[in-house]
Amino acid sequence: MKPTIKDVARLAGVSFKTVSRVINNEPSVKGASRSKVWKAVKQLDYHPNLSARHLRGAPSSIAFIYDNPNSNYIIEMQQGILDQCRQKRFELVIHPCDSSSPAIINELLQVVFRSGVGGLILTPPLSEMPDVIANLNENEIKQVRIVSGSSSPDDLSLCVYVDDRAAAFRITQHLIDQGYRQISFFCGDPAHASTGKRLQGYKEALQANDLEVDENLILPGRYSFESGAERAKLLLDSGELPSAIFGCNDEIAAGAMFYAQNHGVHVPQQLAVAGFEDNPFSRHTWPRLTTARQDNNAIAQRAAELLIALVYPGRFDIDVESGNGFEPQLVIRDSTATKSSLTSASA
Amino acid sequence: MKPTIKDVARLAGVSFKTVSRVINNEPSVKGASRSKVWKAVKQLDYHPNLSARHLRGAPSSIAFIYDNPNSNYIIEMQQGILDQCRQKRFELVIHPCDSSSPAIINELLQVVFRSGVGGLILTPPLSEMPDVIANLNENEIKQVRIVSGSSSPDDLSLCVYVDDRAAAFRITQHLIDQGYRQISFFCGDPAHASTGKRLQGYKEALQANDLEVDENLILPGRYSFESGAERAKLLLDSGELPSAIFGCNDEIAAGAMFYAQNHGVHVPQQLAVAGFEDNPFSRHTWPRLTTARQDNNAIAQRAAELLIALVYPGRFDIDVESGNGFEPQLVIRDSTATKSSLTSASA
DNA sequence: GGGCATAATGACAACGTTGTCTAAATGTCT
DNA sequence: AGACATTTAGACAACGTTGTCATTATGCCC
Repeated sequence: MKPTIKDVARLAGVSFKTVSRVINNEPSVKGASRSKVWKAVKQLDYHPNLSARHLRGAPSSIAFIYDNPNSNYIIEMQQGILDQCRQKRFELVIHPCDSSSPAIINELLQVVFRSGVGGLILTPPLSEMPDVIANLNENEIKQVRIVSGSSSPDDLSLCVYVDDRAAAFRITQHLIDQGYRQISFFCGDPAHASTGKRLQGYKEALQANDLEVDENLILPGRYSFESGAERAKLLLDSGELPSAIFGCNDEIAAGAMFYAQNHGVHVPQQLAVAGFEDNPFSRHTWPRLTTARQDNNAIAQRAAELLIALVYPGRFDIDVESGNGFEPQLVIRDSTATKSSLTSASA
Repeated sequence: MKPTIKDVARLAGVSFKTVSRVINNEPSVKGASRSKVWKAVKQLDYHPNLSARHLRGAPSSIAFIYDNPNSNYIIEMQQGILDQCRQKRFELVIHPCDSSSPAIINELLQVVFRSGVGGLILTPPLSEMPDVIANLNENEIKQVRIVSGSSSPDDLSLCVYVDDRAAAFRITQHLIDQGYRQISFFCGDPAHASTGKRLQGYKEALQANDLEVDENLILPGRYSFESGAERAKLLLDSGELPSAIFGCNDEIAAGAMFYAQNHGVHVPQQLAVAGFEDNPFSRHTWPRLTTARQDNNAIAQRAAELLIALVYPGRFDIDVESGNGFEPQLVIRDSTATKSSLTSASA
């Protein structure tokens, strides 16, 4: 069956305690023993038994906490975290939850308490709820947060940050470059910091191009298809159609496009639409949606790497300070084409 | 900290071994001791330490194996399995994989070997690969498969089956009831049994209504948006447009709808389209897609329940024979409306 | 080379559970 | 009531690891 630490010890000709020391990168082991042990480890393909480690007190797992209706985002994140866990021989506990529940803090404490995870990976909106973070810190629960921003928002915990502002700037700039001037912004859920950051990028791009920011074109909303459709209805009913709509995510953009086309407005001929997120369905809308894509796998891997380094300080030598920023990339598709580029594209 | 079995024993006034027996539903414990122990367990909110159990040899986790591009399906399944695991105090190991990899069998053996799970939950297409199943059986690896069908396809392992044939029959019947006669069927991936079952349901519905099965209207393909669009192109180019298309899943249907509308064919006025699966985006297409919805959470919960019962025979008294069949429900939306119902709906 | 600090190693217990074996309690039959 | 079978309960070891402490080897100084 599976080799144990004692099998390795026998093969290497040392005590099993020495093997333990080598495995865990502890000091005070002679170079000679060290290499003998590693050789035996490789030869037997030995991996420590996580249950035994855990039983003895050392956490051997981390938890991925999510509360997000976007299943594609979750799957990509989960995949990245799993990749990193497999590499570092950690187990992953998955915990979907409802961040609006009043008992959410207690629920998270229970996860740590019961499954004995070494720390939590938090995604928005949970990662951006100050009281949740504060409470976790009070209870000395280790965490890595994935948040919207270009740098760590605070010193409360280690963060991986996604520069939504910069990406929103690029999308807006793209719309302007395509010749669209009156650009409406459909906000997402105000509880998500990403909404604010994307709005900020949008405004900055307008200003950088000497275009006026018209507050009447900035519509509040939620991160949903329905929200996009409703806001589009508001615009259409008002009679003043802008030349483009920048939806805070793909669902909003798709909803807006849906409503507009359903009411005789052609996209992009009469109205350009851009989204954000590169949800798979954004390739399946008609026309296909211009959007911004973030590398969720890389983001998740980095978050997991940081958390594991946090759980075992000194065990892995990782620079936790730099390399935590990510920037979504522009994905140009048909929904923001100009008339000239459109004819050549639909050939 | 967490209460242990000894705390419970002390409170109940018995030896910790007796507590162990009660917890594990073993015989030969007097009713009196039994109730004393349960009372103490409740009072302390005691739950067995999974690592210790596992270390001692008893599996305390199951694995969810998936290879499926449909993230919504996976998330729903995962949620259902997690619900059941939480109830039964099992841990879940998540293992995404590539079923087309030649080393897939070895990979699955590794999962069992390394993480010590008690069994596997397999989804299509893996659950329908005879050589994979046979190999798992040879290695005495417990499994529950989620498959397409109306009864267990074989005696190789316990299955949860989804009656795609019946649901496809209903969708086809709905199209016929709406007045559509020339119905084209766009097949999904031939490796998935669901494709065959859905095709069968389609044919049976036609026959039940004395309509001829026209093999020229049955187009092979894959489970993708692109496949649907390509097949729609074939039909349009041929010049013989049917009155309706039944896509083997929502992506195919959406792709077909996309292409048709992109080329001046109005849905559903000139062409009705129905899908299968109730992917969230099917509510966001234009028009919204008629489809069939299966209760993935319930299906997954049942699969997990069966597997856990299999891992611990006799521990939980569950009837593993009945209640394993599920039938997707018809979801009627705009893409299959008749002209009359359409005008009233779009008001 | 003796004395001493320090580096390197090993023996042992402990984590919380379950399997095995043994002992005590209870029931049943003559 | 005594003999025996059976039910119920407990003592102990074991799972594979790491922390603590004790021991041995090594290096250094005078």
